[in-house]
Amino acid sequence: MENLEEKKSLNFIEQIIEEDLKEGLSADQLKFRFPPEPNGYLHIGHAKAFGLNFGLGEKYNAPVVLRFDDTNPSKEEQEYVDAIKYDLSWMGLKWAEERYSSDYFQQLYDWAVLLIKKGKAYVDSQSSEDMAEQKGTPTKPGRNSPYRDRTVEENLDLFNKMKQGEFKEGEHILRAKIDMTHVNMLMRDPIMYRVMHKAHHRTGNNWCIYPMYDWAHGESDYIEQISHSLCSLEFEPHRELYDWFLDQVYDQNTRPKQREFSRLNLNYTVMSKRKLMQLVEENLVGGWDDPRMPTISGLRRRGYTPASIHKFIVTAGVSKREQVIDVALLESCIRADLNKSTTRIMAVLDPLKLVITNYPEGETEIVMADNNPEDENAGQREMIFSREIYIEKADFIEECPSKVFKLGIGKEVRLKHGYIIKGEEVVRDAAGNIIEVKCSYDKKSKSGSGSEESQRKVKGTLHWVSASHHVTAQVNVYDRLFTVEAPDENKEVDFKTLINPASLTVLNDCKIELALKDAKPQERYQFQRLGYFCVDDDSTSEQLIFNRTATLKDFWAKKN
RNA sequence: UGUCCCAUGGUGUAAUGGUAACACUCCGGUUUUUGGUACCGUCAUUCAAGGUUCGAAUCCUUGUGGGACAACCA
Repeated sequence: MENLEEKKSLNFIEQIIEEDLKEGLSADQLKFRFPPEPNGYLHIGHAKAFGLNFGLGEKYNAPVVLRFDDTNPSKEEQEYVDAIKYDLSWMGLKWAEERYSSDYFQQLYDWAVLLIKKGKAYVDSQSSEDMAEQKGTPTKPGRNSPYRDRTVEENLDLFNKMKQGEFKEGEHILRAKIDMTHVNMLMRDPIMYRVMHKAHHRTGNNWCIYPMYDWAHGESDYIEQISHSLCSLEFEPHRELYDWFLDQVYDQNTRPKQREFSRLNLNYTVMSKRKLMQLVEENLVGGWDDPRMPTISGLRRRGYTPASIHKFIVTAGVSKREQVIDVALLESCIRADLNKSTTRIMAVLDPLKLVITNYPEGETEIVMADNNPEDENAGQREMIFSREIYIEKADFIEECPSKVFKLGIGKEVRLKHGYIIKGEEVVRDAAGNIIEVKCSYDKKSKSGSGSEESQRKVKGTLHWVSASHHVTAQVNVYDRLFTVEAPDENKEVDFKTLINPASLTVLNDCKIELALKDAKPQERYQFQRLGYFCVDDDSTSEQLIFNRTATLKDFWAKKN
């Protein structure tokens, strides 16, 4: 009843929309679009764009068009279309229409003919070198092409022949006739069409002329009646041309408005499609979906949830400043999500055998483990405790200082959900390596028994798994892909030389609690005290494979 | 030797002329059968200098710093 709704601050795009609404744009005219080029996989940088557009669609209850910007058949493929759609669906996004710039090739052609007739476009027949030379520089005006004043009839004829395939690539192009001395270089008679004798993934061989971005994009927005066309900052100078092209065909329908926001960058990774493509093609990673990649598919395989990615981009915000966001924010988003939702599991990645000498041989017992202390409805599960168990090698230090939360000779520690044990003796192999530790246990200290002994305070609680009741699995331990914050900062240094050699460590003898023996790909768990892990897509019941999504926060590890 | 965009703690984002807030990071502390979680605390007179105003992060001017602009790419 009362309007107690807090005033949430609007980002600058939302402010523009609110203003447009105030000035007469009706709410049912609002329409947005997400226009990926199908020449690569979606990455976390794109997430900002689709998050913004679909977010606005949701906020204003307006349709969002998924439009593939497929005007360049030499780079674009169906594989990418499929991957992009899969990623967006996985993110839970629903588009009102699925469109392709190539759907509009005929309309775009007809409009181009109209421009020729109006004397606003002409066919140029020079080499690209000559044209580039005439174009001038940002500080020097350009010069007119010798073909600039061809007659309308000649232009119409030539353009038609371009379309009919009578020319080779590069022989002729269609240009808008604007102003070769314009201060904005994009306005110096920009190219509208080039000849390309290439099959297109949708239109096949129907066309051998293809429209350029500037010509196709704004007009596509207009055809679809997009109200706000949001793109990244580097398109800012294109706006003037966007508006000029729109002026040529505008007929009182909703006029799209281009506005620009900054791209999202992440530290310790690279974000350009070209560089990501290099990593894939040179086999420096396992593919576009390698869990170290900042792609949506990589994050998915790494164990990130759609909710965590969404939270991340919302937290990052929208502005016009070049942002380099700390991966720590991404990690904090996935931890926050997984902390609430994942079942806690005992997993020993680097096993050390422990023999509890005063525990009866051949005997086992069941202990109860909480599934998730953050979720009171998560319940409990059974674990088997026995005389021989594994703990993490790093959790045993022969002479362990009392303030360190680990097992040592003569030092007590608690086995989570089990008993309090004390280190008694180390067993070494011929080379002197510790291969086993003999311990004793306090029979009365069983967790959950309520006994006085069970409630003793001991420095340290370890995770463990029974030596004869577990599954052996492979665990891929991932770390950041690059050793430096900005791998592509220095143009003298090849970013590929900065790859973190420890970005992937494969562990093959990991002992996992029996509860996970039938774990399926994409399932996520917290391995107690270690971090969050998910089942890899290649995992089978014969060979379980887990990927480390993120570590737990660990102040102790940081200090050491 | 131009035009345009940007400038708030380590990183982001807010404050829309009324006295700098939130998240992450960092560092300290409390609780804890995860060195997790939760909770508490520390960290900026807003790039600079002028101006307008009772009052400026916010408006104006000039600097300074960063970015964009010359692909038959998008």
